[in-house]
Amino acid sequence: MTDHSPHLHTEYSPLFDYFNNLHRISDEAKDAIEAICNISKIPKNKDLQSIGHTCRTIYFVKKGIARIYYYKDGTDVTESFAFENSLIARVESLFTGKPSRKGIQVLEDSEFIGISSPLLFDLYDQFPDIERLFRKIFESAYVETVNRIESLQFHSAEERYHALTQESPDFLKRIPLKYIASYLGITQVSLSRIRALR
Amino acid sequence: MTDHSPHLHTEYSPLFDYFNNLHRISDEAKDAIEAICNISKIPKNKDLQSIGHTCRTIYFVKKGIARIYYYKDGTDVTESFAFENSLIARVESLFTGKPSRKGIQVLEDSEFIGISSPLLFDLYDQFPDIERLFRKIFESAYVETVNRIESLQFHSAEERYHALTQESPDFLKRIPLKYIASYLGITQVSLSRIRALR
DNA sequence: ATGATTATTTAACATTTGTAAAAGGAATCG
DNA sequence: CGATTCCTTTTACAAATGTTAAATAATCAT
Repeated sequence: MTDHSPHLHTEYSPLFDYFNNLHRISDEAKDAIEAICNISKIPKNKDLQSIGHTCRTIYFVKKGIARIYYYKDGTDVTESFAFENSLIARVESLFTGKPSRKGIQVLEDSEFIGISSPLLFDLYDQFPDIERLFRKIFESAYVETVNRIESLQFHSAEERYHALTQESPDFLKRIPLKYIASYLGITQVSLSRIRALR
Repeated sequence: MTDHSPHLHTEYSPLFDYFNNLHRISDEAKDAIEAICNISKIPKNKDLQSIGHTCRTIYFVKKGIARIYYYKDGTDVTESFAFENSLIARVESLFTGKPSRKGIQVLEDSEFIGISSPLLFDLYDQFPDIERLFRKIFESAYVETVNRIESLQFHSAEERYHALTQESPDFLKRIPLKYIASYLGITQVSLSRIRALR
């Protein structure tokens, strides 16, 4: 059981475990990805990425929770959450190169693996399997987003809340209700009312 | 000005023009795609794809308009529209292989170029440029979808309506209001009220 | 053209959600 | 521990949207 491969048993292994479930890539490809990664540790409530900058990093959540947020008429709106073992990025900026009106904030003391997106996109030419891996990653994310639209477009706030609590009870345990409310597209007061029903 | 390339000046040329703007592919790749395409002409109000089947075709709208729709508690809901020179597919089924609860209906006498998605995905191995082209296509579609969530999540119905009419006046000219209403996430009556404001 | 069908608007009322302010709880920090 | 701050709930009222039904308007088929 020799360990000649630098990417095994390192601080990056949760990321490669995650990748392996989606598309197998060669050890050379893993090394190439590892070379464009780095670790960020962010304390609770701080920003991992601030509003106004162009998204040039795709983050893997090793530990903790993050949310993408923005301001709409002065009020804080949560676009999405990311828990452990998932990726988070401000896609609309990542793929357009435009500055993002959104930021990424951390809700617990958290640890991320950051992947430089310009360097990653460069790797696509050299490693077709890396391109394929990330194609699949974003295709899945796209599908989630389409399903989310369906939820926002024609389910009541109450239905959305109950769907959320059933699908992932972690939401309620680890995320303040004020953030859940805007994620559901309603106010905090409205959410309290829904919760009071039973 | 010889025309030795079979994909030029054919009924498929609008599709390849569309592709060219996103990512150049070789003539061989074009030929390979052409081999898995076919034309569908569908009369107004008919279904191009019916509810309940798995999505195995990506359509390019050559002429006309189509919409993706489904039923929520018996009422018809429009998820999205596609005009000329754009692609339409039930993504959540295309990428998961699961049957779709959604259908595609045609709103004018329309003409489509259908691309077989299983055959297309097979081409990805042989033609990395085809994989790259469609990666870019779906990345753009993903970005649109993320922006749509922002719109549904925290803009009022009135804001959404005015944004729609300004961005694409074609909507009002060519699409019945009853379909626009559910696309905006509101009822027809509500939309009439908004329109009556001025 | 004419009648039938379909689409859109209007009206009245019910329900949901928003807003603002206050009160109660929970967490945090010195 | 105590004080402060932040989070959540509650209250009362306003605004937006839904529901049902009826009235117009537009379109379609013969």
